[in-house]
Amino acid sequence: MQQVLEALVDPVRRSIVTQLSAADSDVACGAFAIAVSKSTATHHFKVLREAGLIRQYYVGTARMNALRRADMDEAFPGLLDALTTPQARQR
Amino acid sequence: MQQVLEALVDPVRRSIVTQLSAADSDVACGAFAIAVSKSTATHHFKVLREAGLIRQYYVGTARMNALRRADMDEAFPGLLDALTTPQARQR
DNA sequence: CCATAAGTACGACCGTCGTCAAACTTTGAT
DNA sequence: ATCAAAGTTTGACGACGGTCGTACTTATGG
Repeated sequence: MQQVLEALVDPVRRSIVTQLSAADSDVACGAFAIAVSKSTATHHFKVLREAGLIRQYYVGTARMNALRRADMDEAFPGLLDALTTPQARQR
Repeated sequence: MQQVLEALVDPVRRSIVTQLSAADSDVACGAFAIAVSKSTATHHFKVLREAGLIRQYYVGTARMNALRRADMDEAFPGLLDALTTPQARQR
C-alpha cells in the first residue's frame, strides 16, 4: 500500500496510469504524453512495475505496458477508481 | 488532488487520518499514537489541514482535530474509503 | 504569581526522489 | 553489414520533505 501510494503520488506516473486506464489496449513506453526524457520515463515505469501497478512485455523493440487493474482492484478496492475518475483527474 | 495525495503518502499522516476515521469523536494533537516529536507532529497536522483533510479548533490548551470526511467524499469520492479500509491499512 | 501543560515557530541537517545526459544494448529494416 | 529506433543503465546534480532541538506563546491550576 505504501509502495502503491508512493508510485501514484508523482504526477507523471499518475498521468501514465490515467492514460493506461483510458486506453482500450496496452501502450508502448514511447507512446505516452509525458514531458520527460527517456531515461526518466524508464525510471517511472520501473517504479510503477515494482509497485505492482503495471506489467511490461516486449513487442519487437517496443516495450508495452499493461495496467494491472484487476490485481489492484482486488488488493485495494476503489483506489484506482478514485484516482482515474474524471473529476479526480481535474482537481 | 495532488496536495491530498502528498498529504496521504506519508505513513505518519495516513496513520493520523486512519485513527481519526476510526475514532467516534475528534482527537487532540497529543492523543495520537505517533512516534515523532511534538514539532514534527505540528508539521504533519499543518500539512493535513492545508490539504483540506482535517479541521482544527482549540479547547483550552488542547488543539482538537476533526476529519473532514464529507468534504473529502464530495471532492474525491471513494478515496478515503479506499485508504481507511481494514485490508488497506494492513497491506 | 508561578509552574506546568500543549502546541507553535524557526533553523538546521540529511536522505530520498525526480531529472537529465551520455554511453550502451537489442531488435528490426534497408 | 549497417543503420536507425526504442529502451536501459549509470552517475551526477538539485530540490524538496521529514526529522529534531530549542526557544517561544498561550492557557490552566495551585
